[in-house]
Amino acid sequence: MLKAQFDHTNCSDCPIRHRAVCAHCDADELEELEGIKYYRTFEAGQTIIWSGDQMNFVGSVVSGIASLTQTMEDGRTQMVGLLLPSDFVGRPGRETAPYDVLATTDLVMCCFRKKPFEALMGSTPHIAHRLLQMTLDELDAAREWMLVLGRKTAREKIASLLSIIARRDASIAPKAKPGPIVFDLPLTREAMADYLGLTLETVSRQVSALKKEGVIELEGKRHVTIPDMRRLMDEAGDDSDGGFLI
Amino acid sequence: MLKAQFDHTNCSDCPIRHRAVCAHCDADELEELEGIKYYRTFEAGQTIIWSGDQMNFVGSVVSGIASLTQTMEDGRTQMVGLLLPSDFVGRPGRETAPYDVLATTDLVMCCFRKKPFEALMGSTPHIAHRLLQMTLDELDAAREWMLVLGRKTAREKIASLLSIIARRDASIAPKAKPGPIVFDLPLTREAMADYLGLTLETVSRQVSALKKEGVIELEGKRHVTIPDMRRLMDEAGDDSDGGFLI
DNA sequence: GCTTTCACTTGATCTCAGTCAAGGTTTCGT
DNA sequence: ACGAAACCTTGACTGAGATCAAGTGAAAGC
Repeated sequence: MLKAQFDHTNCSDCPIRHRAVCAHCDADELEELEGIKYYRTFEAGQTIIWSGDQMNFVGSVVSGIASLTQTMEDGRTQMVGLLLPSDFVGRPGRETAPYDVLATTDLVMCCFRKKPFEALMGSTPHIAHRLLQMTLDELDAAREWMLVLGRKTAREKIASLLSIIARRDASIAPKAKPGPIVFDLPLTREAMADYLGLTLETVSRQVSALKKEGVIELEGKRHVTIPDMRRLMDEAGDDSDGGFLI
Repeated sequence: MLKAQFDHTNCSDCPIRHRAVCAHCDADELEELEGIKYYRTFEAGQTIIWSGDQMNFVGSVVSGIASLTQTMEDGRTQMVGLLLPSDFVGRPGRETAPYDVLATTDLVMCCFRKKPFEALMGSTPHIAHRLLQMTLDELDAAREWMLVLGRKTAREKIASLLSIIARRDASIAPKAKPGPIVFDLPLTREAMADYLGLTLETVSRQVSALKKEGVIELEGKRHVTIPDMRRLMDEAGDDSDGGFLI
């Protein structure tokens, strides 16, 4: 029984198995998957798919970071989602991609051909169920971000973004733990600006300000140390127990 | 066979039946539902549930409009969703509400007790499937709105909102049809401001400007006529074929 | 009928972030 | 090692939208 040998909570073979497919998997599912699964790699800056294009796969991020971006005719762009390892890409039941998907860093994705995946989803209820949970998480994250975009100041926006990346990257709970947190910013100033609805100049200025005031420490341009997570979260204006999800 | 008598595409009895439960319903499902379903009515301005509260139901809007709102400690608020008739409220698998839900107008909701609904969802795959589709639609709408909040000017924001309400209210396709569209604004200037990430004064000024320039016509403060939908959509900066969903 | 309240409008002023511009640093290719 | 190209920083100025303030009009309460 493959079922018994498989550690569902720590499946590193393929994130989608762990997060969407494998939650309570059966041996025959796993076998069925073998035929429809494949890996793709992308270089930083590469476009994975353009908005409006036919999208014949779903998948999830194995390593690296991808972004979902919307662009207006005049070139204004807004990042609408950040895909970190284990995040899911694609919509069962949709023909075309609703936004551009870009590799922000070098990226490995684990993909499934869409038709067979949908068939598998139809025959194995817990996959649809798991996808529903993941989509609800994404929806919460998107709505949390609407508050950031609509009501926060530039400084609060930067603090919010750093806060999210720090928590996600360091895999810590929403409640602030004491002690410094260290990580590398996976985004350029321009990508940060696109995510935050700011210009890159404003991002640069606010990062510098946070650094000067000791809220963050910078080594080079990307290596960040957060001496006091509590303080960063105060700067972000988050509720004390806000459950960010992204 | 109830199945045969039931018109799935035009079920006005209860939107959730139509949109989530009833898509391919069976007689026994319908019977099972009777025991867990109930209606609730709210007055305009009433709070349906506070963020963080226990939420022991899911449901959908029958008539009226509800809003999902997030508030910061200092009182800044951002509306993160607008629930029009047939929209779904609640998250299977979540204990507490992630935002405030408010009745914007007088409201009737059709609710289901959460536990039995989840059980029903577990035993009838197409419900989970239907909910997934609806949640993906909501996610698209939320991300579309992130572009509005992050990158559009005040004037474009107003035009975008009017455009959404007009399309949704008049149930027309994304492609602009010629001929005037008439509807009543279901939101106060303040609610519009909260949705758009603006102040109510700015909303008022921009509405006046659009009126003065003939993009919209106003009778009183709420009754809106859009003589040329194409022109409004241009003001909103939408792509020609943008598929707004909200 | 008169006040009160609520929703909205309009004006004057201020400010935060955008724009334009110049210069610095790091990385990469040759 | 050198030059080019990204990427980032900083400064000066501008402007869209916020803030503060006053006033209008319609509906609700007494």
